[in-house]
Amino acid sequence: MAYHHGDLRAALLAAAEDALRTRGPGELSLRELAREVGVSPAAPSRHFRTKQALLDALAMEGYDRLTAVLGPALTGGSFADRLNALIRSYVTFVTENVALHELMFSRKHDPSAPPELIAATHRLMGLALGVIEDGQRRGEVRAGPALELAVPLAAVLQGLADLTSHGGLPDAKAEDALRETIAFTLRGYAP
Amino acid sequence: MAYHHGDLRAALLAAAEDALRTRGPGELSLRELAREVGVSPAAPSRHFRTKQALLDALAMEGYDRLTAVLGPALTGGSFADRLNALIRSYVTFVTENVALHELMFSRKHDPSAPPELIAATHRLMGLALGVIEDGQRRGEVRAGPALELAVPLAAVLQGLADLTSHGGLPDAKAEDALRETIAFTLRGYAP
DNA sequence: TCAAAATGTTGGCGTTGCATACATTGTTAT
DNA sequence: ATAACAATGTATGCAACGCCAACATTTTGA
Repeated sequence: MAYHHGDLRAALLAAAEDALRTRGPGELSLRELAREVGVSPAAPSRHFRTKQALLDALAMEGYDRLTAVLGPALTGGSFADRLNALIRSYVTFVTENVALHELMFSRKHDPSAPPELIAATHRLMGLALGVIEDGQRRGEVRAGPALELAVPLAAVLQGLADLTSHGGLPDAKAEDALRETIAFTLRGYAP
Repeated sequence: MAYHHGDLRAALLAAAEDALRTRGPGELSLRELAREVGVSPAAPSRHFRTKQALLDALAMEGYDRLTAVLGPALTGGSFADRLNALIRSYVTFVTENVALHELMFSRKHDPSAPPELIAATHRLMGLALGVIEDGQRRGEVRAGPALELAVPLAAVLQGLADLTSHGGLPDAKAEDALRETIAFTLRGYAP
């Protein structure tokens, strides 16, 4: 039995995300994670000074994965293509990572959140902004201040993700609702 | 000093909401609430069997207040008027009750949430649905299955509230973004 | 009036996050 | 090579928490 774990930090993050999926956030205990990983209760503190720090790191990982997923959706094609890909991949990510997504965005209400997290949300907003600006250059999106125009898109993304992940809609209807929402968004942005 | 408090339940809820405003949710402690109200640590358990039960009750109170605020927005006037009033009053409520709103909607991801809470969210969705259906009757909203059409509205509400309450936008820009989002929504629903 | 229900109190149990002090292993400079 | 040092993990303890069980005090109503 090695005294040193090898890569405790990664192991903790993995265990934490697993716990996040099965149980909710909030039911997540540092001591329990330590137990699962097979390490003493105080060991995690070497890598995460506080429980919140671990959650923040987990959220950052979530942002990285999200932007990675969203990246391909934003290259090439018409505005309609990009919008379609953006919305669909966003919704997919959220439904597949409900608790993680909730963690990422519940944290941003706290002014004491680490700057990296704030930056990550801004970067995400920047993605939406880029899609709008590109659409305007193509003449497929109405003119106007792009930053204001991007707000409804961000809102639709956030809200739609929330609605579908919640599962209030039966699965069959979900696709219809998704399609309708995309069409709705396109109408809103039409020149 | 009276042995019985008189209305502990209400006092606890009030203290809880206050604590929710100042500190976040999660930093909310039953024992501390009991202390603030001037009662023994185990007293709250007579009115809320568990901490979650108290939070749920608080969330229900939030739904009641929200629907009360939204009610006036939904009577009379054109579709544009109703939509405008609905979005604005929703955003106002959320910005004035950030933590409460977060509590209300974070809870709905949990399948073990009490039925009354689930019913409350459905009732809220029903409000949006009503606005759409009325708009259709007036010929001011495009034809189509109202339930699908209502999804983008609910999404915009949820997402916009999230964006503005987070405060990412400077206050001056917030009004512009709000106006733009309302116009965007009207275009999306235009026949 | 007096038994039962409602409401509070006391005390205790197990768990948690965190701080402190100590132990072991890796790394690096001499 | 080895001694100093940093990194990482352990042991222990503390205060607070949620919850439970047993007991006390009121209020209610038959």
